[in-house]
Amino acid sequence: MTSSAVRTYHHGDLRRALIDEGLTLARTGGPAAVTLREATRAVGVSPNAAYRHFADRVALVHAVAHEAQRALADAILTRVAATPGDLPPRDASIERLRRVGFAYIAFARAEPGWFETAFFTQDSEASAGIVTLDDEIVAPFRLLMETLDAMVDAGALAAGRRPFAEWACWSAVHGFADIAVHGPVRWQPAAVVDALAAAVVESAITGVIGAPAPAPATS
Amino acid sequence: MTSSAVRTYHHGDLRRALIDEGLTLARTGGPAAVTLREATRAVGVSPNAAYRHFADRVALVHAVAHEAQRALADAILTRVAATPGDLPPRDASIERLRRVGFAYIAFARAEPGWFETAFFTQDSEASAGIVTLDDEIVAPFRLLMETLDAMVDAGALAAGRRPFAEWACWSAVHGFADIAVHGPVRWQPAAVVDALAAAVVESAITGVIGAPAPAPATS
DNA sequence: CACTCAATGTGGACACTGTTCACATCGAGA
DNA sequence: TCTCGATGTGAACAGTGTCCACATTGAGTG
Repeated sequence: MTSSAVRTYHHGDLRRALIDEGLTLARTGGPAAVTLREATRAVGVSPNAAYRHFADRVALVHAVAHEAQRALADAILTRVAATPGDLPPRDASIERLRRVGFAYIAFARAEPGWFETAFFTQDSEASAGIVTLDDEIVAPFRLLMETLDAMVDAGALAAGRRPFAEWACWSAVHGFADIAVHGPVRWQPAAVVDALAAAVVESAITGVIGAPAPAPATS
Repeated sequence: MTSSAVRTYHHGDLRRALIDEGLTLARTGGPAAVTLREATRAVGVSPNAAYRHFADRVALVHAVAHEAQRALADAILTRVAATPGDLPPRDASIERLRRVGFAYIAFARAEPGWFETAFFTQDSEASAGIVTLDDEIVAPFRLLMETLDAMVDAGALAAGRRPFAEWACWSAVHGFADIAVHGPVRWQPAAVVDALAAAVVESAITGVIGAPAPAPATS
């Protein structure tokens, strides 16, 4: 119906078309908005056609979620790639970590629907089998791991502090992103959110790296 | 129908009964499971009766969410109250912050349905008016603020580091809780999650307080 | 005491969703 | 040329939120 191809009984690549339409729906309405009937309707196909490509509605949402994760990873990569090249290696590796965090938060704020969808979790009866961590590891998380490893190599992070650092960083940044989208922060003016985000990211880095020693208050 | 009261046309406190049933539903199925028809059916009343007490399904879920927040706050209070009394005030104030974090995470893991419900956000057409932060501030967050203020009083946290500290702490703990419930961590054995939680909380505290100075790696 | 009437609960209907069953149509390969 | 698996269709069912008109109640008023 669209483009040059004449409308035929067989669609060509319906799976791809449904995922794309799902992305459009998720963008404004989150995972709840990606509905089978709406997606098939937009593509110009009967509702049941979707069942030839996805077991469930949930299966479709998962496919869309995977794309959303990729979009998030792209956003991070872009921002990290723009790191100034004139920094000493040690500072550069820290700056890259900072950028991972900012990009993560910026993506959540700019595309809340996709962000929410990327974290959609609902086991669709099919995942009864044991799922290892490797199967599920998401692209953005892998980027964070690499960044932290690079910090160790650059001497910015003591090797002894490396374990668990990914969880501390991810938790802080993900938590703020969630709060900025769903929580009380969501009504704050953008400038305020920017300041909070900066404080959170800096605090997370301090917590992982180890901080400038505070002057202990003598009571 | 239940208890001693004979079944009458007018239900004594239907609003209360619906919220209670909503809590039961949310406990196992999250906010999506609290449905008007199911709740009214369980209470033994026609579906439309709910509309005399709630504008929307969303309004009911919000009421349930409020209760869930209170449950979370209770869990935190209980754990903080059990702080050993024989610590010096400074250490005690830090220990209390640690306990806020652990209680938050423990609640999310023990009652994932309620935890998810507590953070349910969906503006039900009614919230067109400007909502200030004070209106929306949730009980658990207030507890965190008080704990941090107490740390300043006890000399455990430099006054200059107090601003924004609540966001850094909340972000880290909330983010980990979310990941532990929805993210890749959810399939890990409980002992592993415990260790990760401890690392995240400690890192958050370090990030806020300021850490023991790391030995800078000399390349 | 009888009566009114606002509050509360009911029944029926509509639009929308996911999902299943039997059937229709295509197109690649024998 | 013909078959047959892959793909798309139609009709149907159960379940949901929500609106409408109507029924019932009980507290307060004359």
